Amino acid sequence: MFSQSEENYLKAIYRLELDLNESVINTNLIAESLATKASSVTDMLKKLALKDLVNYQKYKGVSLTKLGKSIALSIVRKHRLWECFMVDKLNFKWDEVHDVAEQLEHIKSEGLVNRLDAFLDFPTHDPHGDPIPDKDGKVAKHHNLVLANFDKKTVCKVVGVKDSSNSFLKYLEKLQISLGSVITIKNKEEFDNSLTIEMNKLEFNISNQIANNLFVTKID
Amino acid sequence: MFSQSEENYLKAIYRLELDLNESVINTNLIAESLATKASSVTDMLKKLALKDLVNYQKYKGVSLTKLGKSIALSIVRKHRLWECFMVDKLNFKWDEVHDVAEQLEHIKSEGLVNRLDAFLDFPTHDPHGDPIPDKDGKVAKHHNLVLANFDKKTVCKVVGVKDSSNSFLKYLEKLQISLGSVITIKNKEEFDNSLTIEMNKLEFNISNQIANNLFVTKID
DNA sequence: AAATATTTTTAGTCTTGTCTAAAAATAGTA
DNA sequence: TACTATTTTTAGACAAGACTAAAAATATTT
Repeated sequence: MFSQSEENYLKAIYRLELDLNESVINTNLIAESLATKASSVTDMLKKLALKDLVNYQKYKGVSLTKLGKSIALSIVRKHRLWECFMVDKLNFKWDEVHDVAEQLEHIKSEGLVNRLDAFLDFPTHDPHGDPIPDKDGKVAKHHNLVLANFDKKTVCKVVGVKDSSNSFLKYLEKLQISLGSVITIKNKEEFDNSLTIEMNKLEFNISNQIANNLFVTKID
Repeated sequence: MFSQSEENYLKAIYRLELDLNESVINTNLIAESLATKASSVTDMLKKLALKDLVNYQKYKGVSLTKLGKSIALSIVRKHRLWECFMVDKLNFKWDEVHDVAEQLEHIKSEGLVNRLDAFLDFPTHDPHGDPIPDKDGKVAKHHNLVLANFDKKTVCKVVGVKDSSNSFLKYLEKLQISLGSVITIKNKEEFDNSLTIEMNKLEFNISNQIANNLFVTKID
């Protein structure tokens, strides 16, 4: 089995590979994303390499091995399933579940995760719209179209958030925008790319920055 | 906050105080119950004393302070609520939940436990019949009558197990005895104190050892 | 009460994961 | 290309929690 710390490093590397769309990640990036020091990262990378979880060469950065990636995926899977549980069953809000899920994702029990998965009815996406890897580590493709990509008169449904920071989630809460909200673009302002949208028969304005962080799918 | 290790020590001391009905616990007992060495226990007791979690005097044993006890109770509370969750919602069996609950009990989030509690409808006892401390640390009195205490013709309901070892739980499973089972004592054998019982219209024999480990309440 | 046995504590070591400070390698620039 | 800046690694230290072996305190026997 792997330690919580090792799991966190694997997860961080996985996220960086995905976010930056690069297969080799350097030390400083990992350090930053884990709020730790580069020297600590180097230490850990050596250990992970010994356990065949990463490919690591001094000064050359790291990448996950197949094994490492599968561990990372299982952590992500657990994280997102627990988030679903908390939001769907325990009535937590979007922005309240991340920190606790960071703890729950390290619980070691194949059986527990899989039964939780079944209990939640095999959700494919977590409450932020991020895809949940299945038992075999298969991940649905991530949403890639944001509200800002569309034009006047488009009707679409919110399927996720790009930025899942607390402040953004809280703001969405205030605007009553949540997963599944149906939005019609009434107007697009040339000057600042802000949008006038209609939602629940209400019409209001949102900035381009918001529109750029809302994943949606077009409804025809 | 307290470390997982510290929490485990507090829980062990709490359990020993309860089981032995003594207020002062000695080092070796704790070591044994945590499968660790006496020297490690001494080390930890010093740390716990510094944090005002236990009253500790060299060579004189320990007891929990008010604070220490409240932490211990909160761990027990979490442990038992998670067991309920796994059995009631995820369809685990009695004997499958203990080890995972040992991990889950260390998740730090007031909100999570309390919402879980509500989600489960504020259960008062876990799947083994042990009482669940409430938010304020109040614990229902533990069951204290076992099947072996009763005589011929008594009708009673299983409300818990005294021995919650895997082997015992598995055996009960095989006999189809579970929490809530209604048992009628048909006969009591003088020689070995074994019982002939009726359950679900079936009649069979159980040893005194079993009858001694089944908490029941009489139904009149 | 003295001798022996048991329990508990101390002293010193180890591992994991972190840190700082300094050295080494790589990258960027004049 | 040589010099500078940045990144990465090494070396050495530290805290938490555990361990072994030995010493000290307490209990038990004779």
